[in-house]
Amino acid sequence: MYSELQKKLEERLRAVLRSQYQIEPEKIVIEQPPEVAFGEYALPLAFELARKLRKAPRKIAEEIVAALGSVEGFIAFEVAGAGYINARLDRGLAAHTVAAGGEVPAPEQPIHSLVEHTSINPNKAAHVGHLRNAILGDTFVRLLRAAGQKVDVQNYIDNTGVQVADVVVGLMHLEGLTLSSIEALMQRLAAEGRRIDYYCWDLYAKTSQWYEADPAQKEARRKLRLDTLHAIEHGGNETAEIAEIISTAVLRRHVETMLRLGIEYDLLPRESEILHLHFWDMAFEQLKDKGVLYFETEGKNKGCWVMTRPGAVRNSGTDRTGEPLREENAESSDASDGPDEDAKVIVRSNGTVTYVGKDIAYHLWKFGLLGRDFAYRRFFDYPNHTCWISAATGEPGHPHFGGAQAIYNVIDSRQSDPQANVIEALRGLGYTDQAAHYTHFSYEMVALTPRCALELGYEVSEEDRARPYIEVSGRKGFGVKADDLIDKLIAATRSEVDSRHPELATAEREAIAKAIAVGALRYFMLRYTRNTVIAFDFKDALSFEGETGPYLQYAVVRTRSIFRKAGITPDEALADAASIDAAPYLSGEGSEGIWEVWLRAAKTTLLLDQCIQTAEPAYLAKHAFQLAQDFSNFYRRHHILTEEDPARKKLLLATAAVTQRELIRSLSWLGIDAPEAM
RNA sequence: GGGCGAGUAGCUCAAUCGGAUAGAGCAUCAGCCUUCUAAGCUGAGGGUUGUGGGUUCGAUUCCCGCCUCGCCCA
Repeated sequence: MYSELQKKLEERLRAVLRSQYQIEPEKIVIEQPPEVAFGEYALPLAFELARKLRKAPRKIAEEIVAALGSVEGFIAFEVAGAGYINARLDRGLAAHTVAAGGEVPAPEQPIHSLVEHTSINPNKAAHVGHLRNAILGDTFVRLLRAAGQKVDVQNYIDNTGVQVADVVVGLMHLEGLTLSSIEALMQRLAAEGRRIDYYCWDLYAKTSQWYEADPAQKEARRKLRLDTLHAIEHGGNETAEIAEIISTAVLRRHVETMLRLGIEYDLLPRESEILHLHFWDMAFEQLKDKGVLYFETEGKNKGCWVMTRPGAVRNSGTDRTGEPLREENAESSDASDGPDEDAKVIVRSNGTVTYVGKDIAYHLWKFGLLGRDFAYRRFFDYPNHTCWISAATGEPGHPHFGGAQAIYNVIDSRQSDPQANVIEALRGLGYTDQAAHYTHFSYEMVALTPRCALELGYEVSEEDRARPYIEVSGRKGFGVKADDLIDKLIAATRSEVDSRHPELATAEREAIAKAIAVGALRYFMLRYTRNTVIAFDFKDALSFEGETGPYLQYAVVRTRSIFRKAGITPDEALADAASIDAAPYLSGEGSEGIWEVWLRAAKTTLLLDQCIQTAEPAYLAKHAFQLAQDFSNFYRRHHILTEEDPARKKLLLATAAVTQRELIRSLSWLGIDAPEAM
């Protein structure tokens, strides 16, 4: 409702500016006033026009207000302060519209998007940093789907990388295991109820230390590591088979862990298939043809195929049609004929392809530009759909993957450089439209506070103790495992639910505890904007008061309780609202805090748009919190069930109903369930 | 050395394209459960927005210098 009327107001303003002043501004700023007392929309445009028109802002504002006349849905335009124009909504009409509405308008042409998130190396347990990634990604998927987009969810698996190799080295050379004894190990772990990803967590840390432990052996161990990596990349040998078994088992654990938080995937594309199906060869041809890559013949990158970095000035290699060099760049750069030492190496002089190279090929596939596809096998069954995995030879019945119009890669900010290189390569190949729809959904890492690290029993240096946070490290086995955190959260909510609701059945208490735990965790990860480093602390993460998920759930639970006792459903309450004149209850004496709820509720779709535009789910988290806050305020001031004026009671019930509807909707986009009781 | 990001209340974070009195939560203190769930509510204290300039009707926001921290690249 709110954004529709905003658009209407903007159109009317444009018409006025055109006829009054012959002005066609590019953008008209429409703000939300700091207080509802100022109205529902605030327009600072008179300030801007003042200079252009050489008139006092207040005078201009008065002229615009006079010219605006009446606009449907609005009851007044006022000049305030030094020249603001405040617009007031017809509250009664607005409430009726909000009560009747609630659907997000579907787009005329749904976009096919692809979101890649999670992407944990399958050699250890998921930790809190991975949770932030998966929760951000999953929430964004829900937002895109809410806006009517067709979204594929992919979790990229680097199953042939150095991290998997490290665990394989640990299994084969530290533990002395063979293919068959590893299978026995896995059965034993399963029988003991131990998690294979936890086992690998420890082994990975142990192996990493082992490489460095003996200076005399360092070189030999480094070679062993490299040989193992090459054997895995090459495939068709026992080492590769061990890697396949162990990485698949760990991957399955990751999928299970994320499912605890309601996170599901459609496809797990793997590095092994990108290698074995020779995606790179296809990409390499294109890159050479279009001159994106050039062969370096001198300098430190001699013998490599390299690519100019984004924003850098080309001063070596083949020609490339493109933007002319800007003069200031040409001057500031070293204009000598020497090689571009800053160029990004894509193929090393020994012929191996870098990570960025393989990523370019993969992203060509994502946009349907590679000319080759994966084969697919079933991997995991969710209640409502199947998650597929890439394979060299597939099985029938799989959906079509790839060929997206827009892609979002949820990858932490440390990888912004390689991500920028991939985008630059696409642009260089002439795929400018695809490059423009490639979003590096960047976010900052989750680190541990020194206090948290000490709490977990890690050694913390003097230096680290003074820092606000310490980076987690899988290599060091330093971090908070995702399942441990979820277990801990559920234990905390469970004991609280048990003491509050001894009358409920065990299964019911369990379900409530789980919903609250997941709500707390997901909200915790979503309340920070993406470029804020989260310094993780159990005290904050295990908090259920204040700006937390449970606070929002609690507001919903209160509305549920009201409707249970009132003996009607929220839908009935919303329908009833149409039969009354709401306006008298939405302003003036005795209306405090009611309109605020309606206005906030009306803004949900506006927030959905903003979140998608900015790729920032935190705005919706904040919005839902504020709606819950507005409701709590309303709840305290107006006692619904004992209200004697029947019309007013209908309005109060509708207020609770609209709160419930918008909160549940927002929460579902955040991946949070609202329980019946808590 | 180059690039990116950050610095806001005791702590953790917001602040939409440059707008009205810089807002929340936590913590502290003082209150509110025989009335719809107190995982809640009310109130109080708490700010030179790192620092120095500039741009203008107006700067946490934009520009320049400096300081501190983090990450990435060589």
